[in-house]
Amino acid sequence: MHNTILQIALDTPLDTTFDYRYVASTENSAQPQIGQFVRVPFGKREVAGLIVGVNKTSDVDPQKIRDVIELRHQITALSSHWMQLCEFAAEYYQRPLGEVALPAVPKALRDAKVGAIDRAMKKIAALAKTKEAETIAGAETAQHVTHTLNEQQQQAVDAIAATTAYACHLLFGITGSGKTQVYLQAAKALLEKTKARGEHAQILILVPEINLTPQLEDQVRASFPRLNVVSLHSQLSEGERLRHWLAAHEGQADIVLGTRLAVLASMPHLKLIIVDEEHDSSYKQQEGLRYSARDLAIWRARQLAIPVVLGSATPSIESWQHAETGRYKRLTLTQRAAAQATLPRVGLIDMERDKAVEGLCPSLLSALRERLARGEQSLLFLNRRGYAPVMHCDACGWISNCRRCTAFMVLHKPERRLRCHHCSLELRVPQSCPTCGNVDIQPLGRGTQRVEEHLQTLFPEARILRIDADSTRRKGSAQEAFESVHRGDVDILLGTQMVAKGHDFKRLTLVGVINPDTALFSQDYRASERLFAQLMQVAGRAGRAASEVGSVSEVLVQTRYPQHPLYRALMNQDYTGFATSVLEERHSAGLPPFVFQALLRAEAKTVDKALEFLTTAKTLLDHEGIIINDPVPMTITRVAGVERAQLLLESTSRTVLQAFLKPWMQALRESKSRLRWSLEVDPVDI
DNA sequence: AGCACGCCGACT
DNA sequence: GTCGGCGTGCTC
Repeated sequence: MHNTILQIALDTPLDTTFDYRYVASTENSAQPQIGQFVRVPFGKREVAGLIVGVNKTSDVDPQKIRDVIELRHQITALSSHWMQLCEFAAEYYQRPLGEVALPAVPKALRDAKVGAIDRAMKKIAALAKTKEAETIAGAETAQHVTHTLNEQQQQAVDAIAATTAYACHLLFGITGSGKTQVYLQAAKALLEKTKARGEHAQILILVPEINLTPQLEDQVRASFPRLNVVSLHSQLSEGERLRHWLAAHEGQADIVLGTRLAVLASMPHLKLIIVDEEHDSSYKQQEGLRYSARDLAIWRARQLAIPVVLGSATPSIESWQHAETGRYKRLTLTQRAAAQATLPRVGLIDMERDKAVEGLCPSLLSALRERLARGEQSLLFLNRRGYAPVMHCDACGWISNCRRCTAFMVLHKPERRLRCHHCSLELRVPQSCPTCGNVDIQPLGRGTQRVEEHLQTLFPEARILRIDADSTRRKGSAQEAFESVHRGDVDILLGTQMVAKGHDFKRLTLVGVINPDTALFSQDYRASERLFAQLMQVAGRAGRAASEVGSVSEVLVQTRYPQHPLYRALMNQDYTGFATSVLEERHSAGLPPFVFQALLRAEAKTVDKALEFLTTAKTLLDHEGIIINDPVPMTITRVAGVERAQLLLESTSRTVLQAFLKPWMQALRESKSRLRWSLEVDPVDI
């Protein structure tokens, strides 16, 4: 038996593959193939690798080449389509292939003993048999998608189902317009179409956060009782993740419902991709490989020549732009699907006229009182957790700075602690001012805890529930909290952005927005886009109840700037007008989506060192067609004792930018600088 | 990234 | 006398 040299991708930042020798043993004559996994020795460790080439020879010194420990022959090799998807992501985001491909498969598959994989394979095979038997017993393929659609929904379904090649559909529909039914019916139509041709079909549905959309998972399962629906997200146990991934990979799962990481799931019969709430920032991975799952989903659809559906009530500005130019096909839903459900009335409370006490304006309080009297639910939205964002000494001017970060320490009163939201440093609340000893140090500003405390004194009889990252730390507690709201055990729900997503509260007729103005003047030019989407989304929590309780729902926004165009657009629920004006601003300011960006970040003990590295980086290569700005410290310069700075690159051509990044990364790696640095392509938070 | 080796400060 | 700090170098 001749030696085979395997070219292996490993999960390491080294931008190269590694050659290993493979010798088929007598008891295992399996021939290695591209797309299979191996276990190999790497330095002092044993790691998982992915075969990316099978060769006879190697350029590497034969003395250095080591033997493959084990070939994972029991798993079907990853397809060339999947490998190309990973290669694209690796190139586009400037990372080695192994750093993309290996983390995309379950840890259990990379590390586990062969026995564990065999067990998982047996389990999913048995499950597939059961489903098959059910289908035969059912004697028909019709699924339980029974809702009748309105005309707009039907048109959208028809447009998606008629797609025979790649197309990106932007499903633009207000909250409650029945986007989910369009997804489900389009999926059904597509499954029937492929079944008629005797082909197998798989569908990928991406959602922002699985635990905030349990209703969608239930709906999918209920709509397709005979299909094998699996979920893929980071909260699965290792065993579940392995089984679900294998079910998708072996073609036994018909529908995969998952978060951003599921965009890299292996699905050999993929025929449709749906990205729900496509504007949501959680599609963007914020550490390691900083990919956009939405963008990769679109690339994947194009690669496979299949349709992809992006759904949102408030599409991202770049998606809207693509719909405007005709690159995406816009499908619009303007009616609420339940005919009797009406849009909420949006009102602005002018805080200059209607003076707030403890952050709450009298007119918002009277609206709350009305709901309490009628036994209806209210939701108060304040996107700031903790009791107060900072503590202050009137006598000497001391403020509660974090000693490790350029940020304030936030007062968490129930725990009697100051907490830094950036590095998690915690201190006991000082009894007196640490610098001058003044015993009267004050909380400044307010977060959800403080508003909750005040609400309790105002409405001692009301059942008030706060939902934020602090109140739901325990696993499963968010779920319990939402259930108690659904049961009607809560009169006033108070929360951060956690309450804005997903949940429809049947008895909710008032949404109050407490302090949204700060986002209007943010350094981040995307802040207003996010604020608008967030307010539209939280406003959408109201209004569905109208038919149940027979009253019009109301959204009240407390603001010092009632004339601001963003609030005007919100009042009219006019996404289109808002998007048009944002696009005009971005165009004239030369911002995305009219330019393409990349961001080089550096971390060091001092800002100067970080800036020095970036300055060198700036002049390292010629960069025609690319603007490289001056390096600047990040807004929050220091986090956990590390100083950070960044360098923004811009180009009107994505191709020109991409062509520059590759040699630039190479040069930066060769510069062997000792500090930590990373590149982000298409950054969102700058 | 790991993981080793390697040379200088406060402690069982 | 050692434990351990993180600089430097390597991984087929």
